[in-house]
Amino acid sequence: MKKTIITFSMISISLLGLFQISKYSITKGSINIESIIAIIAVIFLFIGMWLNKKSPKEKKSDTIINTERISSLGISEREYKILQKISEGYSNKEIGDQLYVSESTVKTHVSNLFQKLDVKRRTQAVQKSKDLNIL
Amino acid sequence: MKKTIITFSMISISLLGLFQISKYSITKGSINIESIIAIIAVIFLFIGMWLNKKSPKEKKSDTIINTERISSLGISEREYKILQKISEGYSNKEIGDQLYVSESTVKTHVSNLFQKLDVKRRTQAVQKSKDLNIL
DNA sequence: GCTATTTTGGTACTTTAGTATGAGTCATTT
DNA sequence: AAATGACTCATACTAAAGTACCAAAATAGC
Repeated sequence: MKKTIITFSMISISLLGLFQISKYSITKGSINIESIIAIIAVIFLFIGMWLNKKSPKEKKSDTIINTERISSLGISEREYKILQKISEGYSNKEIGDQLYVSESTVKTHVSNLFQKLDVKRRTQAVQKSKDLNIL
Repeated sequence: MKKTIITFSMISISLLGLFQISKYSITKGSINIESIIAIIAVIFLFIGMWLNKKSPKEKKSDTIINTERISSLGISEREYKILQKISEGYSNKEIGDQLYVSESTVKTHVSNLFQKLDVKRRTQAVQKSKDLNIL
């Protein structure tokens, strides 16, 4: 918030300053209009780049989840939900409690999930899923 | 590469176009200089933002491993090595084979590691380690 | 309605994982 | 030389994890 205000204040001041410079320069005839435009263009080009460099700091995970690959592997919604919970470090019992199902059900899902992912352990499942961009 | 060439071509053409427009407008006296500067500023502000949005797609892994945090948690070299293997999805037996130690040794390291990381499961260890930027 | 898939759950079993405890080796530090 | 810390290994045990096989609801699709 504060940064945004400062940024726009700076831009406004810069603009006003440029107005004055351009006016004086043109009336004096010392600098031609093309130079002024070029300078402004370059300045604001860099301001734009600078602005966008700051902004995407908040969100980092720009890895898009590959929904197609999930379905192509035949992974169902429930199985995927459990995969997420596994990656968060929960045990089968904990997952069952969170999803209001028994541990047996979770185990069944996990077992089916591993077959579809072609893995043997949950740590492997997490690693492979992240490689496949489905997590 | 192609994109860069296209981008700069577009910018050059835009600039030339703006030169012409500004010239005609000023000679005709229909538009004042302030408006032109403002328009150019806005246009190049967005060009700059657009340019920088495209660029950082190449590099992905900007997560620097926090070596200080590893030592501050008291995690030894061997324990860290095993942590890496865990995150790669290997079992204790497999890790032992890869590091030429017995499964017992791996278990001991894993147990000590979990205490230092304050976790109960290996999936939790991986998740927490990535949160702490030590993996 | 009927079929196919998903989701659910159970039992029984094998395999890993993880804890606790003790102990020996080796290199470094005091 | 003695203490320290890291690495090693073993035994014994408990607790999860994972497999196999089966079966009944629930849901989606035709």
